[in-house]
Amino acid sequence: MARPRKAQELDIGRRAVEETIKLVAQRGDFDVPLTEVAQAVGCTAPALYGHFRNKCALLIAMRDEGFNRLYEVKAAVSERMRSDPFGYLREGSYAYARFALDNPTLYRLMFSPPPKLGVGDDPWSSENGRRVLALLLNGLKESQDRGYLPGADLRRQGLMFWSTVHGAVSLNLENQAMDPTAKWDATRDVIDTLMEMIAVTGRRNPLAGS
Amino acid sequence: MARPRKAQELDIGRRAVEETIKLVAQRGDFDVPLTEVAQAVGCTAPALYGHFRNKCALLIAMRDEGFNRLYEVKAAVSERMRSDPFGYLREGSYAYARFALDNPTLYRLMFSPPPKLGVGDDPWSSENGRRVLALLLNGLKESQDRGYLPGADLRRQGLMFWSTVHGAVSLNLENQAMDPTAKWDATRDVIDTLMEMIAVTGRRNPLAGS
DNA sequence: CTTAAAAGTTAACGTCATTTATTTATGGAT
DNA sequence: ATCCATAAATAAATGACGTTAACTTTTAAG
Repeated sequence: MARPRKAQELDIGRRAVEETIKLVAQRGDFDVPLTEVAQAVGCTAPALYGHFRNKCALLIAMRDEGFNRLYEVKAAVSERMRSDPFGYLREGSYAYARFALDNPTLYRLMFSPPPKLGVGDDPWSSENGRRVLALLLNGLKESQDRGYLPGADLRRQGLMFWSTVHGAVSLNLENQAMDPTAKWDATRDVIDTLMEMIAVTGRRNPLAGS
Repeated sequence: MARPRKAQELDIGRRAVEETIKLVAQRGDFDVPLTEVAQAVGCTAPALYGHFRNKCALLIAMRDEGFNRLYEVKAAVSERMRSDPFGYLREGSYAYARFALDNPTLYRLMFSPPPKLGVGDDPWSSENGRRVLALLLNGLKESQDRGYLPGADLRRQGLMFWSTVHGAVSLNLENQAMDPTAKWDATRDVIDTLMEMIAVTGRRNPLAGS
């Protein structure tokens, strides 16, 4: 047989990304054979080339989808914590860490992509990456309005903040010797340590809520 | 020809690691063909299997050598700064960042190894990794003796410290859009921000030197 | 000398990514 | 209704690599 019936008109592009994310997750490695992706989608490997220039393009699409999902998660927390910006800094970081620990391989693809992919940019230079950073900067700004980090350069603080959270996640992610709970505890502990340092800056400030 | 003369008794094991580090560096990717490694060493690909179980074993050896070199660098700085522990925290971090930015691919292999390698441990669970962490913890401890971070849990601070520096390095490393100077400036800025937060903890403390 | 182990080499195999050549449904024009 | 050009897959072919198998030759011991 060649071209299948119109019945199964299921956009291969989207399904490929979706299935690849699953396969990559269960395999724990983004080095997944294209034939397996094709099989999961329900087509043959060369068929994928009609939707992606090559395997790298598929992985890049998957990476973008990762930033999409991360943004969705963080945006939801931001919405929920609208009235408590300092609390958002903590809860947003928790959510970020949880996303990373729940999707370790996807997270690695997002932040440590193999050079093959040719994505030689900051995570925040993509649209969704930028929006994730914007959420953080906004949280910092509103926290500052309430007395934390008085006089601090927010972009500078933001990059340090992200560095710390990303670093903690990144260091704990690979460790197969830790069970999920231990990874989470260790990561949260770093976040808490960071939050405490920031909390101190607002402690003696009359504006700080806590 | 088969077995070469005893004259060229050049330990293939070490040379392979050495040459792989070079190749990986100039290629910007640790996905280097085994035949190229062999050629650089001066033998054929299958010959490498007499010294490494497989390609992963070679990469693991290379990773260990990376931790070796990182430790050497940090130990030298520690030695030089023996009288100024707080200064060591900064200079040691600078040295760490410089090592990472100078050896981006090796650093990625050390801290974001492909799961294939099966190194599912903390960086600091290897001997040299542990020693790098020990240098940091020692710097923190002596800084605390001089009035910084009063009452703080040092292991906790240490992990946050490493997370921040590693995170900053890690985020800036991939960015091919930045020239080396810009990467260095951005990374150093994060380190400086962190150091300033720590400096504050000692500012009003009579013991703190600065 | 003989010979067995050591250490390579060449040749062969298997797994993938990717390309080429074919096949067949689809939708509009006659 | 029928025919045809195009779109979209498929099957078969290619090529790069990691790895293993089957020889070959140096080395060192008896």
